[in-house]
Amino acid sequence: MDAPPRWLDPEQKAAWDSFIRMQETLIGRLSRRVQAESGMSASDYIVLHNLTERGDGRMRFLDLAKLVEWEKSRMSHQVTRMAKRGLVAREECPDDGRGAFIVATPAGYKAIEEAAPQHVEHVRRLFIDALTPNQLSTLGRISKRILDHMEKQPD
Amino acid sequence: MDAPPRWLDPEQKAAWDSFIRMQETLIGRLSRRVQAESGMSASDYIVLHNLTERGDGRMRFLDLAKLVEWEKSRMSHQVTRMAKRGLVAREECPDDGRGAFIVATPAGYKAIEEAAPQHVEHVRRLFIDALTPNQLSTLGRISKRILDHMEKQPD
DNA sequence: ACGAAATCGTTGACAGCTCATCTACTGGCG
DNA sequence: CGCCAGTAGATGAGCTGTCAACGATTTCGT
Repeated sequence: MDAPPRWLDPEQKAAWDSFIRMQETLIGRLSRRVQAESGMSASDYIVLHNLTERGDGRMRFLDLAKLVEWEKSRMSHQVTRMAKRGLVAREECPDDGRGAFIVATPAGYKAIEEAAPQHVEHVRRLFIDALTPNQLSTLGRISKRILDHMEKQPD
Repeated sequence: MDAPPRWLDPEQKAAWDSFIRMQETLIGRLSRRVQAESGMSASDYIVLHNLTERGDGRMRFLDLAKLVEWEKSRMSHQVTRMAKRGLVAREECPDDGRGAFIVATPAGYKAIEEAAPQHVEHVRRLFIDALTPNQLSTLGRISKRILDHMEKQPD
């Protein structure tokens, strides 16, 4: 045990560093934009987007949490804050006494409908437009591949 | 003005979604690992890594902040927390009365030296090993390209 | 040399995330 | 029925990140 660390070779390290910096810069800029332009946090945006995109803006708490792949505690805090700001509301679930529905309020719909087009523009401007269609689809395939690989890995 | 939103077409959206999910899952797992195995937060790791990698574990505050591309306020809070835990120390700068040096303590060195090999293993396991060398270098090139593109874009 | 502007870094308030713990309800099994 | 395991979700403490404002020093123009 305690084998010598297998450091990354220079090409691997270069690729990793570029990826990390790119991803951090991109996400950082996008979330600051959403925040500045809509007054919503990036998390608010994600929740409303997923809640309203398909369906009727109404979802079981844990279904929503699974959809966006968040821990339930994170979602619970998030919903509390958003409820405080009037973007969503909690509703009791008749079928299951423990359960709760999360519902987008009219203000929530308004917020996401105003924010979404701007957000798409920024995604285009910073990300999509940087690449040829081919590169974009390559990046998509590679991402999917990493994702599939991670699913097979512990933790 | 108020042109109709130009939504992403299905291939674009698929690529974007995969990328986002991949990146979130990957970063999330890596930082939980660092946290669990070394007791350091991902931010602690980044700071110590960059502070000790080249040079003598001693850097001007803003140089360090620029190196890791953080806002100075974030760095300041981070350094305060790390100093409290004994990982780094602040030192006055003789040349510039406003300035400060950040120095890695022996405990800081110990922490990063223990954590780094484990971290590399996780990067390999979750990321590098998912791809062929070709795919990895392609991802590196694409990342770099996005990065360069963003630098030319406002904010 | 002197005042204005720029630079270096800190601080406080507040929103967000994680982890552990807790309550309430359901559902299964004897 | 009655107990017990599992599920749904909330909560509190503590750490992290952001934004705006601030104090201290240096630099630059005149």
